[in-house]
Amino acid sequence: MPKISPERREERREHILQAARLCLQEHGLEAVSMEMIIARSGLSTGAVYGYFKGKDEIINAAVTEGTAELGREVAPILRNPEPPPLPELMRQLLSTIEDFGKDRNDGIDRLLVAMHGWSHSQSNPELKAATLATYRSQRELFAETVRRWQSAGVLDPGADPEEIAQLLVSIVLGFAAQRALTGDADVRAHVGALEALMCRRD
Amino acid sequence: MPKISPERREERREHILQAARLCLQEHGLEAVSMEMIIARSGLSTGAVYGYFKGKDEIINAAVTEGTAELGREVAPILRNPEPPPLPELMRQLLSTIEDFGKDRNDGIDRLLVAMHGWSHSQSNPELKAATLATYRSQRELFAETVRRWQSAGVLDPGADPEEIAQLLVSIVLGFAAQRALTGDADVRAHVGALEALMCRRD
DNA sequence: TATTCAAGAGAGAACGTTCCTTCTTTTTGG
DNA sequence: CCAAAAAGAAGGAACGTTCTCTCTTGAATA
Repeated sequence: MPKISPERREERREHILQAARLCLQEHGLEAVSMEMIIARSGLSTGAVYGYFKGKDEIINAAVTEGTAELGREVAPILRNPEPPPLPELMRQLLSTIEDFGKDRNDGIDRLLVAMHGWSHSQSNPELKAATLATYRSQRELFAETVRRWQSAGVLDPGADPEEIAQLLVSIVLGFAAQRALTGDADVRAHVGALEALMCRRD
Repeated sequence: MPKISPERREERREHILQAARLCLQEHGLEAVSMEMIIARSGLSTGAVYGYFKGKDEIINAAVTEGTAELGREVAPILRNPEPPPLPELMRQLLSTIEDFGKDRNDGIDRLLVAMHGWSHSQSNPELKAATLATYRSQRELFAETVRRWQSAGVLDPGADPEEIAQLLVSIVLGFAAQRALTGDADVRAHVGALEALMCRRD
């Protein structure tokens, strides 16, 4: 029985998802079509439908798994038992996220793909649920880091870790958005601004 | 000649855009169709096409003009010659943005619509240009506020206003994104977090 | 003032296209 | 040699747009 090996199957599946991500970031969410993804993947219609039930499942997986990869990439930074001060932590986070695509040399900007996912998740309950879970767990990681700061005495113990975590998540998401919108959001500016604000004079 | 009055024409045009925004926030960018918008508007196909050249022009105008409205709404806060400290300023900004839809009672969450626009602008050059201009001018308004802080001596004069403006824009955009994604991002948390971070102990 | 008329404005059916999916045929590999 | 896998043509629905017909409106006319 000429069944393809599980490894090869997984490889092909990921190949299709990469094609979908390329289409997503090149043509945008509403312009992406099955024909596009199929052409980009180099496979045939039948082949692609052998791996996914339909378009929604592809877009869904492309976004969800791409975001999960990003999450896995930054997790070590947020789990650091002795987290650096906020500006340095943010520098580590943002540059890790920014370099993720470049390091892999796959030409995919996962931040851009994630942002399309934000839009898509509004109309796709499954994606919405997956996205919600991902970002909530990220926020919890942030909150734990905040608690470590408090333990170390570098932050007011009376502050609410959940609130600060929420703000930090906003900064990361906003960085992604501003980058996509203006093209010139950069890590150094964000880090510099945090340093300046935290050392204010009044 | 039975021409409709310019006022009534503008009214109808805005009515169509409102219908488009409702469809956008209810069904998401990729699921929204002409049929939907037309049905929601209560007009006929021919009528709608008398006001707009096509779908792209409607989506474009719905997002661009909605964002412009938001911009106009927050402008006074950013032009305040004696801006309050950052946490209070951010409180004014975020709650103004958040309440904008509710105040109008039109059931439209312009933050959500704007976020769909972020995605759409990636594939629509005209929208991208309009969006870029809007957010850049917002950033400049932020930068001017930062300079006022510096003049008033509440912020390090050596800090770069452009960098801080970039961070503040990220916080606002991130607030919008997190709100759409998790549904529980809230103004008080963001303000509280800013207060806590700016009064840190180290 | 009542009537007529021409053109703007609206309605909705219809058209051609695009798109997602399925189905049949061909190839491949153990 | 056989079944799994891929290929690619074909089907059927949905979508954006156009086109024609009807209605409305306001001014010109008697």
